[in-house]
Amino acid sequence: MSTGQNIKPTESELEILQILWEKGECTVRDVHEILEKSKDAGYTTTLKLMQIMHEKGLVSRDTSSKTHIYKALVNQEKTQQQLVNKMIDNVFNGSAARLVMQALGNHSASKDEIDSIKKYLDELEKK
Amino acid sequence: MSTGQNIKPTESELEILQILWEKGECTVRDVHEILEKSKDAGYTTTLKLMQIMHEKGLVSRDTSSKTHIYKALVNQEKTQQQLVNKMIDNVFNGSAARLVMQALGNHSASKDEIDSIKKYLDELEKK
DNA sequence: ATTTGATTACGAAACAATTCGTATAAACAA
DNA sequence: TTGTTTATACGAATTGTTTCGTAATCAAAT
Repeated sequence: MSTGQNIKPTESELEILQILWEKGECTVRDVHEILEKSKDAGYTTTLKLMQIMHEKGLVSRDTSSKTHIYKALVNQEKTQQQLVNKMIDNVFNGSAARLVMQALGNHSASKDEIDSIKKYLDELEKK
Repeated sequence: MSTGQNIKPTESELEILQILWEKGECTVRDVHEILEKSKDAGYTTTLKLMQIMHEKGLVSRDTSSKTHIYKALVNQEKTQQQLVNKMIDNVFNGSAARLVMQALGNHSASKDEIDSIKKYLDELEKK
C-alpha cells in the first residue's frame, strides 16, 4: 500500500533513468552519447524514448531554449524499491532472504561489501 | 562468458515457471487453476502461453496422452541468478550490496531471516 | 451411436515497446 | 542572405507479449 504513483519503467527507460539519476540534468545528446557506448541505437530513438518518458511523467523537460533539458522526476530509491519488491514477489516467491543470498552468491561481493551489509543487518536488528 | 542458454522469460512466463518449479509436473489446467487465484485470464490464454514456452524451450511437454504434461526445462536457480544479475546491473549500477540493502530495508525481513542471512555472510567470508 | 465435456490447435486482434525515416524549425557561420 | 548543422516533431514500421474466439479432436457418459 503505497501512496505514490505506480512506476513501471521499461528496460530502455531504466537505462535512461540511470543516466539522469547520475548526471542530474541532461540534453538528449548527453544521454545519447552515454547510451551509445553500451548500445547500438540511433539518436532519434533516444529522443523518442525521452519524449515518451516525458508524456508518462517520468521526466521533466525544460523547453525554454531550443535544446531541451531533461531531469528525472521519479525518485531513484523509490523506483529501485518498487522493482526489487516486484522481483521478490515475482521471482523469489516472496522471500527477500532468498533474493539476497542469490544476489551475493554469484555476484562475488567484496569483503568490504559484505562487511557493510553485516553492519546494516545489525542496525536493522536493533529495531 | 556463460555457457548456458540465454533465458529471458517474460512476466507471464515467470508466473507459470514459478508454479512448475514448485509443483513439478503439471497440466495446463493445473497451472491455470493456480493462476486464476491471483489473475484474471481465460484458460486458452494460459494454454497458449505454455505452448509458446514450449516453442522457446522453457518447458518440456509430454504429449503421449490427450492431456499434455508440462515440466520446467530451465533451472530455477540459474534463472533467478540471471534475473538478479540483470537487475544489479540494470537498476543498481552493478552494486550487489545496494540491492541487498534495498531488498531488506522495506520488505520487513523477519529476525529469523536476518539471522540466516548473517550466517550466510559468515560462510561467504571464510572463503 | 450420439451427445456432452474437456482438451489442444490455430489464427488473429489488441496492446505495448522499440526503432528509425523524414519533415520542420532554429541557430550559426560564411 | 544562404547554406550547414543540430535540434525537435511526427508518423509509421517492426517486433514482442498477451488475450481470446473458434474449430477440431478425443474420451467418457447416456
